Amino acid sequence: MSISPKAALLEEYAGIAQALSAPARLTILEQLAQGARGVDGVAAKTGLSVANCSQHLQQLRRAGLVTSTRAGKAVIYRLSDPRTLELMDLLHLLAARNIGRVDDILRGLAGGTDAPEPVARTELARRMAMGAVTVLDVRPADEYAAAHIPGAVNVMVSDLATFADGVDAGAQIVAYCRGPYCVYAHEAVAALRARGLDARRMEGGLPEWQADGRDVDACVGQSNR
Amino acid sequence: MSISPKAALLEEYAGIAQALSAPARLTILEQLAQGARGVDGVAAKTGLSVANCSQHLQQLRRAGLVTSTRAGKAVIYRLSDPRTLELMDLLHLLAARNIGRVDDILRGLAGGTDAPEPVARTELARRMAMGAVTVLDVRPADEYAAAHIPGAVNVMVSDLATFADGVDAGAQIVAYCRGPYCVYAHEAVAALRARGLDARRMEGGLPEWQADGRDVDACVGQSNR
DNA sequence: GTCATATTCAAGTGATCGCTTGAATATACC
DNA sequence: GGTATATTCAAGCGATCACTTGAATATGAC
Repeated sequence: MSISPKAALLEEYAGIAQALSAPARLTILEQLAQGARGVDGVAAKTGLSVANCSQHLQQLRRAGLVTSTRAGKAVIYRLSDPRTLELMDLLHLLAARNIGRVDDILRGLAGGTDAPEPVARTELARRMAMGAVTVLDVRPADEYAAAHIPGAVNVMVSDLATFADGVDAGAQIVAYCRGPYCVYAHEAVAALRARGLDARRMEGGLPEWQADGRDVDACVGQSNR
Repeated sequence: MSISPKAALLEEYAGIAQALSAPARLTILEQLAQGARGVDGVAAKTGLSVANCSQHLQQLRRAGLVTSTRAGKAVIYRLSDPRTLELMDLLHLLAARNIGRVDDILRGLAGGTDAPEPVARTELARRMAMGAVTVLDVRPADEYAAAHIPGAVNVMVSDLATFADGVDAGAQIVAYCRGPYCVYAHEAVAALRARGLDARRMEGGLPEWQADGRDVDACVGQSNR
């Protein structure tokens, strides 16, 4: 110990960045952004093994990004600071700006057609107030049930075809999913545009919408898993 | 190849975080935030070996955080996006919020006395306009020469004692240095307060001041940029 | 108490990282 | 051309990391 304080500080900062430096931990954080969960809840959602998940979660806790509380025999993990989302957003922005590869990947998702600019959340709220837009929630049904943008329709990516058939050709559609790391909305927009519909993505995802202080709806009989 | 696009995206994001996960690279970025430099320029400033520095810089370039241009026999590196600074700021904020250890380290710097809240940059600008404050630049002389807040006095940390002697007891002093990772301003504030002076830190550092779009002064015979 | 569930710990493995050392490359000046 | 300067490359070493496997611990139900 007793190295220079400056070096100690830098190690703290680097430690936080390192916590974000594994893809597995980013997916875990993305999950926790949807709401607090137990270890095997995240494990099931992310496809990681339980032990692996536990270790990642402990690492995130050591970095101060998540906190844990005991609830019966389960240990519930949650994001410790909403600003963690900002950090992930910034990572996303920087990646999109700086690295052409990200564009390539997203363009690949979009099937080669250029995706339009995403719709800002304030802009979406304005259009919703005018009833001028159909909002599409492309997340799994249980996450939709826990919380969603009021008036949003929940459609799985696999059911997009049937959804598209029942929509007016001129309708304006805005899709959202979990957030910047989530590709569901990208896929949905690509699929709908391929059908000639006017579909765009919302900027960010539901966590960002909530972080703005906007209302969400939840279905009755709320489950937390 | 051809893993899932989602995984590929996550790896891009994780790659950026990983670029920030080494203390050495954070100090390099902090240096580059002061202005573009060649490899051995950063090496000299950071105390790292030239080869090591070169490799870190290439890693940062691979992550898209810096760009390089050739200038004669030197290769000049610079930050590729000012938002990188925001990212580092957020890292700093999260560290300060989430980890008690950071407070401990900073308190150790302050010699046990509680440091006051830093002064927001807008607040500082307002007070400067009223002439109600002495601004202290605690960075090395060459960095001060390249750019500094107009009206700021450049004092090395080692010369603080003589500076303190020549100051009115009631004067309000605001110190700044390179940015959130830099501890000079912390040390200066601690030293001045130990002498009974009313000293506080400016929030952020000179790069953040510039990122706000505020004016800076440079000494004549400007070195490089 | 026994049993089942949820989480954590501990050991092991292959891969990557940070750093050093020494050689290789590129550019400018003579 | 040769020589000096600035940067990059390549190999090697110890440390750390992500993940797996299997055992250990803690809580609640019986």
